[in-house]
Amino acid sequence: MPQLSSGGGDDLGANDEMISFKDEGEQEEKIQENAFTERDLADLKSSLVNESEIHQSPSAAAVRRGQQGEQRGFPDKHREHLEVVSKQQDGSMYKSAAYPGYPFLMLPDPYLPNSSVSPSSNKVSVVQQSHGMHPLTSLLPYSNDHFSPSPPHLPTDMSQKTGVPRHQSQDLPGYYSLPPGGVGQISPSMSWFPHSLMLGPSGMHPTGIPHPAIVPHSGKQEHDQYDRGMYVKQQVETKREKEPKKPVIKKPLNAFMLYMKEMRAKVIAECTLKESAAINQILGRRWHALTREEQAKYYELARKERQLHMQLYPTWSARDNYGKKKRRKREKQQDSNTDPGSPKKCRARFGLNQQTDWCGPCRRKKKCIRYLQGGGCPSPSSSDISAIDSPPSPCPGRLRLYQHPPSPGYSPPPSSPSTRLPLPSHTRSHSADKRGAPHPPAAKLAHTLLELSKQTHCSRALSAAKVAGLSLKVLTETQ
DNA sequence: GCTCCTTTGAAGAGG
DNA sequence: CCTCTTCAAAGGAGC
Repeated sequence: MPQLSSGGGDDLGANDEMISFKDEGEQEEKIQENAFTERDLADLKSSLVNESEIHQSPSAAAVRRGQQGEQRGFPDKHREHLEVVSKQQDGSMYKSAAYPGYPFLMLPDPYLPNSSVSPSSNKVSVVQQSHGMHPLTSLLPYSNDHFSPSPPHLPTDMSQKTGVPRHQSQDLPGYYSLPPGGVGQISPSMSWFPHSLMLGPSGMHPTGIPHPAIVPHSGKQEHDQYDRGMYVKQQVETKREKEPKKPVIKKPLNAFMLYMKEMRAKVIAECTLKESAAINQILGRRWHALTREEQAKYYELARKERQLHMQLYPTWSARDNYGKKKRRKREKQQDSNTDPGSPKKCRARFGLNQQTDWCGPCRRKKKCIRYLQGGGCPSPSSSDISAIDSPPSPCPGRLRLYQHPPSPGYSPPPSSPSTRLPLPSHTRSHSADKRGAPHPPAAKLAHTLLELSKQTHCSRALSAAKVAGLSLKVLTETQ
């Protein structure tokens, strides 16, 4: 990460989330404690943002906005683009990238040419995924920093500050047999595939970009394609057939998604869980329990993901994938709310006897956020569960819904929107420091879980909670 | 076979 | 600028 202060070492990464676990008083305390931290993070984000904006291919951003309509002809376009990218980065690709071989730093020792050259003390353990894909596989294409035009202002500091020698790019070819100088002739993303999966030119995606973000249009068989040479098929199909078969370019994974990918197998192994919903709850808690440094690594990886994604698919927009999923949750909720009989406010819905199910604003006699957001009952149970290891949350709704500034007097950390760190989504003003209680006591968690179970109205979520709760024990014991 | 669930974060749309 | 919505992964569960 760019500015991981070597000093305190803390205060980096996501200073976000934890706010959701604090009540307002606590939040304010934390905010004060971390005012400095927030600035640092803001700076960090700023640098990241700037880097992304400045160093993407010259007109990438503009192109992305301006040419979405042209996306449809993207295979050829991308080939062209890749050439451009390759040319652009020819010089720096393996040289002085800010994060030379960054993702490799995330690899477990066995994958490192020299395990002592670890990015930081917070080496992320990597668990092999059941799909035969490395959990960080999606990062591999970005890994060589092909697309990191070695921003001069950026994070050379990362290694400097952490005092950890960076991987030299020379190490990289060893993994993927990529000729240090010849990458420009191959699709940079060839490195995506493990050796055994390296496909010849015939195995290339029609776009020339074998990238995990590209999936067949049909949806579900998203993963295995990489293992089965689907790209060959795709190539044939897409070339011979028309529009409908166009591959779907998926969103780049965000920090948490990357974390999930990596840790899922571990959680499954530890907890013998299979239900993803429960696993994700655990992962969510673990995510919050991560130190900022640890989170920062994922934010950085995610940033790289986005960067490369942007380079590879300059015309792609997240909007492109809208509507790909059948029916939106909200739509359904709103539909159900068109039912005139359905109560909309927490007060009406849950009654005074179940104030624990009220959203925060309702408890404070403010305007009901559930009502505000369309009235759909977010199934308090499910969201309550998400707060499993948190003190009684003022509002069980989705965090972002009640993360409004606690009071008019509340002033967020001095940072412009563009300078907010991975300080995640602007809609979630997690400003409190989660460090306060990184690892909630198991007893507390169990208790909370019990309470949640009692309060639960959604049997499905309840069962998930139970599952999660059972595993919780395991988790907390192993931590 | 499709959709939901569940998590966080990013991006886009709209007010 | 702020809020809201959608999607990204995952795989069992339910219809």
